[in-house]
Amino acid sequence: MPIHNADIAMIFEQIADLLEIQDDNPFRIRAYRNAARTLNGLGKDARALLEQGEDLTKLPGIGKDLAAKIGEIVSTGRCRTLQKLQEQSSPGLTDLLKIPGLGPKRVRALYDELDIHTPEQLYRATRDGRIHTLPGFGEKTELHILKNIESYVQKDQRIKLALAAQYAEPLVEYLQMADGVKHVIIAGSYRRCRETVGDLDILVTAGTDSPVMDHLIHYDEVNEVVSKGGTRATVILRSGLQVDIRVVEQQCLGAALHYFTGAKSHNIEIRKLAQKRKLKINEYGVFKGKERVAGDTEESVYNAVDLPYIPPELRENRGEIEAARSGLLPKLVEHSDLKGDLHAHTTATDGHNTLKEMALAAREQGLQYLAITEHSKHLTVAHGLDQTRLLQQVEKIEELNNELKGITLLKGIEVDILEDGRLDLADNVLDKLDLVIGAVHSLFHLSRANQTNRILKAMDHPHFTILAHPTGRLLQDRDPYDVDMNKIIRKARERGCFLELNAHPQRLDLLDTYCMMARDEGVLVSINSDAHSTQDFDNLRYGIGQARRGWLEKGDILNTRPLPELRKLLGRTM
DNA sequence: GCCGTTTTCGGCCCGACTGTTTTCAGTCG
Repeated sequence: MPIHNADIAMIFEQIADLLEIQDDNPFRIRAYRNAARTLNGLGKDARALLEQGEDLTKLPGIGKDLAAKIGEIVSTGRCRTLQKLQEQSSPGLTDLLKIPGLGPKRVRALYDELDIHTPEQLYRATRDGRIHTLPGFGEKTELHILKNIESYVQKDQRIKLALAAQYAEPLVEYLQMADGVKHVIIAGSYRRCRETVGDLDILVTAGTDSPVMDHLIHYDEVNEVVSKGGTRATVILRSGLQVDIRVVEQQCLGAALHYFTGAKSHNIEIRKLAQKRKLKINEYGVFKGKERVAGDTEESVYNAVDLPYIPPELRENRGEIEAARSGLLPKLVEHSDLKGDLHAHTTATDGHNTLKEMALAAREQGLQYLAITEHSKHLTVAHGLDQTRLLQQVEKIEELNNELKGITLLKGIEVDILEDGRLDLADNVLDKLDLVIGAVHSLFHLSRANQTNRILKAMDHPHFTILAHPTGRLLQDRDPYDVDMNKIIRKARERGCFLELNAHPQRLDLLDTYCMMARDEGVLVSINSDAHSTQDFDNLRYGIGQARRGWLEKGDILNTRPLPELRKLLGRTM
C-alpha cells in the first residue's frame, strides 16, 4: 500500500490532536498542522519527491525533524512519535475532538476524571448525567454534548458547491430585504470555489442598528439557532447546512471580506506580513497602533502589506503570496473567455435534448461552437453509438450547420477506452470526426500500472484528442481510480493532446493540483460541461472556478480559442 | 517544530460567543 500525502497529513493531524490534549507547546502543535496542510496542497506525492532526491525541508513549514518523519512514514508506513503518543493516552481521543463543543481541554478532563476515551463511553456518561459534575462542565454543556454526539454519529459531511449554491442564493436574497443592509456576500470556501463546502460564511454590511440578525433567525429555513450576538450568529438550516453570519459596518467591508474568505492559512500568512510592518490586521481593518490605515476594500488590505490583490480562488497558502510578491500572479481565466464547449450529449444517447435544442442553448450562453460527443457502443447503458448511428449523426450535424447561424456544431465522440487501451470504434469512423474524446467508463479497479498503461496506450492512438474526466472520481461517491497523472500529463504533451476539466459539479475532474501540473507541462485544458440537457451549460461556471483554483489563465484553456485556431489545434482542417 | 528585512533565539494571527464563574477559560472560525 503506497503512502500518499493525505496519509502523512492525517498522521500529523493525529499527532497534533494528541499533543493538544496533552497541553503541549501550542506552536509545536501548529507546526504539525501547518505541515499537514502543506502536504495536502502539494501537487506531487512526497514519496515521489523523496525518490527523486528532493530536499523536503524546502517545502513551507517542513524542517529537518518533520522531513525525517515524512521519510520514516514513507518507508515504514508508521510513525513512532504517533505510536508513543497513542500509548501514553488512547487513540480514540482524537475522535472525541471531532464532536462539536469538545476541545482539547474538555477531552483531557473527560479522560482524566471519568476515564472516557471513546464517543460511545461519552454518550453513556452524558445519558447518566455524570458529565455536569466535572468542574467547568455545567448542565447546559452536558445537554449540548448529548445533542452533538447524536448528530456526530450521523455526521453530515461537506456538501458539493452546486448544492450549496441552491441554499445560499435564496438566503442572500432574503437577507438583502432586511432594513439597513447594504451588501450580502457569501465568503468562505464558497467564494474560493472549493469543490465542496462545510458551511456557508455570509458577510453582511449594515448599520449598527440594523435588525438583520433578528431577520435571519426568522428565515423559514432556519431549524436551529446555535449562537446569536450583535455582530455574529450561527444557525443550522433544515437541510443540516450550517450558516455563519457576520455583520460589519460598510467601511470594514474589505477587511471583513478578506478575513471571512480565508483560507485560514492564507490569512495567517498575510497577518504575519502585517506584523513585520508593525501593522495589525483584523476583520475591521488594518491598524497602525490605534490608527486605521486600510480595510475599505480587499485590495487596500493587500496593498498595506505591499502585495497586489490576490483573487479568492488562489488563497490557499500554496505559493500565491510568493507569486504576488514577485509579480507572478496568473491572470485567471474568466467565464467570458470561453468560446465553446467540447463535450455534450443529445437524445441520440443518454441526453435529454435534441441536437438543435442543444445548439441553440449553447448559442444562448454566448458560445460559438459546441462539440457533440455521444457515448460509444461499449457503454450500452447509455445507448452508445455504433458506427452506423454515429455516421448518421455526423450527417445530421452537417445539415444543421448549414441551417444554424452564430453557432457551429463539431462532430465528436466520447469513445470508451477498452481494457487493453484500444478505442471502442474503428479508425475509419473516427477519421471522419473533428475530435475524439477518450474516456474510461469501466474497470475502475485496475492496478495503478495497468490503469495508467491502458490510458497511455489509448492516448497513443492517432485520432485521440482529449482525455475525458481524467481521474474518474465522483465527488463524495466514487474515489478516483489509481492512475499516475504525472505520466498521463507528460504523454499529453508528447502527443499534442489535451486534458478535460469536466465541469459537472459532481466531477470537477481535473483536480486543481493537476491543473497546475498540466500548466507547468504546457498541456492545454478543455473546460467542458458534459451537458446532458440544455440547462447543464450553467455548470461551466463550476469548471471555471476549478480552473481558477488551478491557477489557469485564458491561454492555458483549449476552448478559449476562436474556432479557426481551435481546428488547427485539433489537427483537423475539415 | 519552524523560521529569519529584529536571522540560530525568541518569537509564532486575531476576535466573538457561550457557559460557568464573578473575571475568564474554552471553543470556534
